[in-house]
Amino acid sequence: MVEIFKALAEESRLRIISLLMEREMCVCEIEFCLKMTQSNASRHLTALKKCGILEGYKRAQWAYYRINENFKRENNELWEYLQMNLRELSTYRIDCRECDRCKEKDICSSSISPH
Amino acid sequence: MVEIFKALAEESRLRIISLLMEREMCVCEIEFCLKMTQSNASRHLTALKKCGILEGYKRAQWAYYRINENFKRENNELWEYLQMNLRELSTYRIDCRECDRCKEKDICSSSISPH
DNA sequence: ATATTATATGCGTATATGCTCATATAGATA
DNA sequence: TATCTATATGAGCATATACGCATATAATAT
Repeated sequence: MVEIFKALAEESRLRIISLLMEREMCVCEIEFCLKMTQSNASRHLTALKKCGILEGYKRAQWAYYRINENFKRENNELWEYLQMNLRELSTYRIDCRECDRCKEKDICSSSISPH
Repeated sequence: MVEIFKALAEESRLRIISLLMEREMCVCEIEFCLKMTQSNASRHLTALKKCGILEGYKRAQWAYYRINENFKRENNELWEYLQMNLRELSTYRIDCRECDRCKEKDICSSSISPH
């Protein structure tokens, strides 16, 4: 329980969770949306995964992360609270816009499979 | 929101909250129940008050703390989550026993008004 | 007035945490 | 094979946090 709160006690990680409420994302998308370094994004995602809030899988050279379904189920009230309150973060709208932009621009795979 | 999670991201502070779920307490009772130094207890209580989780008042030379009613109301789901999960802390039963003991022993006022 | 009790807080220290830079690793491409 | 791209992680540094000790403050008791 403390571990979960420790993971939630950081602005950037809350913003990451708010993005992943919308859809799963890979590290470089988080990096793009939140304007953070690659290592920073990776570390925060790893931290959120380690305490069970996120789960992840790899496809090709990308690592995708999403909210862990077990976490939602086992921490239902907390998850409800997060869903309601993360949308109230002052950065939420801007972050969502960037999230849309990086989907449009296809920032990850564009250089590999051009379409 | 981050401030609340920061306050919750500490074992001792969670134990304090779990005690205050039962009844309001003064600093020296917390100190007694959780076997921490006076300054430590006072600081943790101050931290929990600063972010709105606790409220406090003073009577005679004692400072009493309790869960802030506004916090319960404004963070309903989180509060439900805490109520359910703090009882699952491995220390919960022991801490509650100490809480009862310090009520019986009247550890605060016994030296002042002997009965 | 003086002493005692409860609480808050300054200070120094040890540890934890977050960040950047550099690098290792793995998959994809040419 | 050699070269990209995406990701993870080690090292070093700066800052934050938790702790204990000592002390200031305020209320109470003698």
